Amino acid sequence: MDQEAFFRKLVDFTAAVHQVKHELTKDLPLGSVTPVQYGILEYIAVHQPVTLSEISDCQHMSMPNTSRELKKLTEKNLCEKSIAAEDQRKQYIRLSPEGQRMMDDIFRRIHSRFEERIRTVPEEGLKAIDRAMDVLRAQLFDTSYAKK
Amino acid sequence: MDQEAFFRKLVDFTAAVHQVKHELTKDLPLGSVTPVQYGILEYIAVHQPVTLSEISDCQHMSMPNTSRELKKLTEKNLCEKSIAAEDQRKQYIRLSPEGQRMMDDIFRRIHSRFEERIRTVPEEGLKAIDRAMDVLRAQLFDTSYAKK
DNA sequence: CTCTTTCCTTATCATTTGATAACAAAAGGG
DNA sequence: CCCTTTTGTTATCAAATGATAAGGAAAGAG
Repeated sequence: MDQEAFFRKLVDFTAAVHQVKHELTKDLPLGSVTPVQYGILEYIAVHQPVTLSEISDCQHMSMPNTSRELKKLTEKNLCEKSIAAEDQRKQYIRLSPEGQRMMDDIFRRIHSRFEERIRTVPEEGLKAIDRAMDVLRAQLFDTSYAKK
Repeated sequence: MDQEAFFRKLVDFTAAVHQVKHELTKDLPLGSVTPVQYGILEYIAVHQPVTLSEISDCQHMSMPNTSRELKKLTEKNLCEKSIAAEDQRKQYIRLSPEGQRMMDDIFRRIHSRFEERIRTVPEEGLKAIDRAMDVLRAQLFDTSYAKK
């Protein structure tokens, strides 16, 4: 297999994924939530409860900046902090009821755009996509790779 | 097929792609080039020659901001503008020799990290990955979809 | 030859974001 | 009981980014 072409294909592929993700998530009703803050909310929504350090690691932001943005989100009543019982330094962060409603709504919108996108794909094709994602997750986009 | 689970899987998948892309592209020698500027350079590198409007569309930035950032890149001697012969309003934008060297170097680094990543994958697996990318490109991440 | 549209520019402003220093409190290890 | 590490905070600053107004010059349409 031609290494060069294969690499090029990967570059194209990731660009396409990024592009489609953008189409699925643009113009969402974010209110006063900034892009970085939305990224945090999405991360919390999927992984809650999370700690501040986890957000910091996974969103690639420094602790001070993470703390600041999270404070803003808390002030907007979109998420809540609670001190961990077993380690008083840690905080478990979750969406507030309001934050949960917001993210539920947003995910519904994204989901609906996604369905629009795959509407014409037959059941057979969906299965193929499913398998393809499995293959790539296992071989190429294994995020447990080289976790230092 | 369970719609809900399928959608969730897509969300996970795009997050993983994003994560791996980050790992492959972090800590590159960008010098004085900002993230947004790097995005532009990468786009030019892959698609050159391009016009300002194309960059604006594909990088999702306004024309004024694109113009500003491109001016900075030109001042850094990383890209060049030349007026199109057939339409004097348009500019064809390319990497300068220096910009080309920079991007070649960067792509080499990314490529090398990528090879490190797939080092242990057998030929058979690479072919499977290749096919999987084809499937997803065709069915799911078809960027020609709904071009307004 | 006008009028409109396309493509691009310059200027300006507020906001967001990233980086750093300095600090504090809990946990863990000897 | 120290000492170090982990976890998080506050404050501050500069830079990057996004948004908008205003304009100019070429192309295209009538």
